[in-house]
Amino acid sequence: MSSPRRMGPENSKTRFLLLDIAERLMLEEGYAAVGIRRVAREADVTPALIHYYFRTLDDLFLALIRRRSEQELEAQTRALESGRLLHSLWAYNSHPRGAALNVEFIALSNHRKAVRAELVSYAERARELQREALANYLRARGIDPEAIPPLALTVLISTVSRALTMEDAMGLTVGHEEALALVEEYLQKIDGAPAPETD
Amino acid sequence: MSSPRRMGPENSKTRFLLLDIAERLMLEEGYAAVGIRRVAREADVTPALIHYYFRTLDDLFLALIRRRSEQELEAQTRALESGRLLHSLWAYNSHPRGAALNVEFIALSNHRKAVRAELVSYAERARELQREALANYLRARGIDPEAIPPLALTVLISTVSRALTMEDAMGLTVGHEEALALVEEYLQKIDGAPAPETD
DNA sequence: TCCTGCGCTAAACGACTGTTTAACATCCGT
DNA sequence: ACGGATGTTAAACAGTCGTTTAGCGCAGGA
Repeated sequence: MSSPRRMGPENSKTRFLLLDIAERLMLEEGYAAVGIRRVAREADVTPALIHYYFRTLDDLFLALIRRRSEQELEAQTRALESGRLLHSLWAYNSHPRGAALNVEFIALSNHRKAVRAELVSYAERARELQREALANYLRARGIDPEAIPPLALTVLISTVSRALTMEDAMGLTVGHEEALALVEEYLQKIDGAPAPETD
Repeated sequence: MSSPRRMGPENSKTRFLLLDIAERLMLEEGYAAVGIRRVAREADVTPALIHYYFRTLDDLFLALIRRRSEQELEAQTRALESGRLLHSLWAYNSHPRGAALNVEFIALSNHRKAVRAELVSYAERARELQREALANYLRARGIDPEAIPPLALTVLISTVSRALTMEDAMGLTVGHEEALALVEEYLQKIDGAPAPETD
């Protein structure tokens, strides 16, 4: 009967390579640089091969987001085990690579609704994990969750750290020093003093 | 001698129309949708006419950013006259249109360096104006500018409000309520209680 | 009336895009 | 050694794109 189009397996080495290239292009030249033919050229491969692994360009983007999301959720889980949780969350959301990719994905999601749905779903999962960890963390320190709701902290820490990272990346740093000082002061009120140097 | 290519004037009605269309496209479909031919089609006009007003596609983008920047600086100047400055700044940066365009421009600036320079220059001017207004505002209220540096406030307010607006636009609202409450509490500490209803 | 300049277009150049269809080469299990 | 699956390609279809060159039609001033 209908042989519904042959497709490469999800765990293929080549498939990974293609995703790596797509991610690199997205970072270096923006999402508009990511296309079937461009990725193919960069991988020294034919456009048709891209379609062998990803039915369509949208599928490529979705696969890219999914891979990224899982990597990030895993890394975040590690970050949530830190003894100074707020600082750890701040640092985690300040990785330039992640912040830059986020901007691209958001812009991309403006006209690819499948992408948007995937992005939101990931963000919601991440936020829930952070909420849970923060709730435990605050409780253990005897802080009233009514005065400082974990979800609010999650949102504020991630948005501010990501925004600053992004601005840094584009060479806009006015006021960062002052903002960082204010934030640090606040984080320390909850996390306590920094751990002593271990040299 | 060399007649260096005829060009339309900067104050032309048509030119404005073209910029309007480009801006609309950017909002609705992302920056990748903005192109010579697409704008021309949308304006029911020939591609050549776009080149008559904008030497190149990059020039179109630059003109778009400049117009936007000037509009925003003007609107911001009005916002800075408010009696409750922090709330006013928060509201000003929460306009969906501005926030969405910002994301697009930032993504665009990833591979158009002229765009990036223009963006940063605008942001720096805006930040300086806010710094000045905030410094006066805080001084008038007897608040120590060492404890709460105006620049830090500028950065935090604009990044958080923009981020929340952007998340709203894409349907991600987890934790917004809680974050807003926390922010509002903080803003009120400085701005004072909200003005009584005038009905 | 003629002329100049302005707003705009027609037509083409060369290059790029996503996608499909058919088929080639190679390796594996039988 | 043969048959089938796997990874990959060649070639084409039907679009899109930015840009340039030459020239049209019509206004206002001389």
